[in-house]
Amino acid sequence: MEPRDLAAAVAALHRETSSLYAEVARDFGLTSQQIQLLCMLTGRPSFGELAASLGCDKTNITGLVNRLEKRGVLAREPDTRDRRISRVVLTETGEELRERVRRQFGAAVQERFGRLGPEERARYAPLTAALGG
Amino acid sequence: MEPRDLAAAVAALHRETSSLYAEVARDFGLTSQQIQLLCMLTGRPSFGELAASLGCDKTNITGLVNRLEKRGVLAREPDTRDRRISRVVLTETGEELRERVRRQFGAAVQERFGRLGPEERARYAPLTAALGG
DNA sequence: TATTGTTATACTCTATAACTATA
DNA sequence: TATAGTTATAGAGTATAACAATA
Repeated sequence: MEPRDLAAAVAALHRETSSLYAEVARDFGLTSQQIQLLCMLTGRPSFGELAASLGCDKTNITGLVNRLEKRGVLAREPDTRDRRISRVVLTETGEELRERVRRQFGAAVQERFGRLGPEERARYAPLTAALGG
Repeated sequence: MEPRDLAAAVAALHRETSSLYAEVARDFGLTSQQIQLLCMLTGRPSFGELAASLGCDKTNITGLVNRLEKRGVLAREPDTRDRRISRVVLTETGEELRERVRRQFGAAVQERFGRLGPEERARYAPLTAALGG
């Protein structure tokens, strides 16, 4: 398996997916990063845990959470034991929004990747082989 | 095939790939967007074609190209027929840099996705099925 | 002393609208 | 009139360094 073919397939899929995120985010008046946070949020993560999950610096989380908090999508909750820690939770509004965002992103992904032609299938073959074989 | 499982697999892969881009870009003192442009650049695209390929607005290309041009990675060339059009070409420095970036990104992708355990393989199964089956 | 979240800073990315020079 | 690239603007994402509160 050629590393570059695999890399090219990964890169192509990444570009396509970025476009889907941008489209869906736009429909909800949010950014790609905001809906990614929204969709992957589970439990009551701390800011540091969130930064690790999203693969970015912790300092970004403050602003990201602030903007979503301002919209009533999520909220800060103090940790019960360690008073340095703030935990992030979805509000009810946030849960409903997440449900709609997930549904639309799911549909967009399904439409884009659900039924590929032979050409695209060949394009992604190195990736399919790596992930599945 | 559940749309959400597929979407979750796509989202997971997208997050992983974003991290790889960020790491590699960092090693070269560039941004993720810059190495993505660098790696997908082929031929002598106009600014508009570049914007379409990258899935962003044309106004972003000006700055993106300016910053890479300042580093000697690429250059503007006037179109021979239509004087409104500028075409983007790699310099020799740019070709060498692209070669190194591609090699490192290829290696990073290979290391990350080349040999997955059964757990991750299951995680990506919906994607493998969609892209390959 | 170490860690958590925050702030200040600087830069990049991003889209919209208005502009210019060409066509 | 229409199109290609640019500029101005505003907002968002990003990392580094320094900080206050807490452990």
